[in-house]
Amino acid sequence: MTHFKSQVFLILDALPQGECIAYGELAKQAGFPGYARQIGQLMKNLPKDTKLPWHRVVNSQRRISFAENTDAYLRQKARLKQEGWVIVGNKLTVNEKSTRK
DNA sequence: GCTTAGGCCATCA
DNA sequence: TTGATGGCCTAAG
Repeated sequence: MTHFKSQVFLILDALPQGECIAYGELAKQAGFPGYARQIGQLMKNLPKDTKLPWHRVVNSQRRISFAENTDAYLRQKARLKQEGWVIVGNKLTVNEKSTRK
């Protein structure tokens, strides 16, 4: 368990519902700018029963980086929708309740 | 919308 | 030590 992972987990755990964060943002907030790819690799390595809201992690365009036919993509989409997001295709649309431009 | 091109960093062959 | 790969990023056509 590295400092990097710990920070990522903390931030992710502290991320409120209805909000998403980009890989770069997450890495930056963790204090490791440029570690976006490691975030992805970290996600890939996460256990399926993890408590972390990995589904709130999207790329900078607020798009899901999974292929649409993958199970992970469907789960992420469903969870995000549960949190108030509107998903069109693989894109996330801001909910009116969300404090996002 | 798309592809290229550059850069970032850990991991594995 | 390279080279390739990965839920990536940004910028530029």
